[in-house]
Amino acid sequence: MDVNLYFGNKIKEERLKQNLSQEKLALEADIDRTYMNDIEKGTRNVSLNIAYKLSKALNISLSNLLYDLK
Amino acid sequence: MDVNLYFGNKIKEERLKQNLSQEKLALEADIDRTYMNDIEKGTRNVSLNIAYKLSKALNISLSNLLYDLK
DNA sequence: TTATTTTGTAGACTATAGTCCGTTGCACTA
DNA sequence: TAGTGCAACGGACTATAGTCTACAAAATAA
Repeated sequence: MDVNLYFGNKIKEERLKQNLSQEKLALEADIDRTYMNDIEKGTRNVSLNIAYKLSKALNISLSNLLYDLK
Repeated sequence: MDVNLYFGNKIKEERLKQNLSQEKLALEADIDRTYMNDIEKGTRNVSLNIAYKLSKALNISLSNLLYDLK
């Protein structure tokens, strides 16, 4: 299982649930707007630090975001 | 909470539980031995991919490893 | 003690994470 | 149609992840 593809899909899913644009979420997490797009596509190998920032911005624990990763 | 410091401590804790040397675990996870040392110190911002490899090598889900991260 | 295994550290290097500029196309609304 | 908001993409750039070699310092065992 591709961890970055999994993570990108999960982030997108949760972002849409909360009716946020990529840009809004990127702002909240203090990361670049275009990088946010790449992350959701799963084409980038994000660091724990970035993953953590995104989990904070979404108010979901990182553990929870990764729960279905096998 | 520093995510990399947390992760480093957690990895070390689980590695010791399983009586593995840094080198053995690094070999299992297919990462560099000296990098393994840096990770445990928490001085490196590891990628999801590396974190995932380590979780596999330890037979613990990544979600589980990050469970206590707040 | 001596020998062996493990950890810590430094420095030089390559690959890639992450930023920042811009542009394009699509959907919706005035 | 014009106009606004959003997703997707490109390219150039800087910062840093991750490798590798080598050696020193502990630790454990003999």
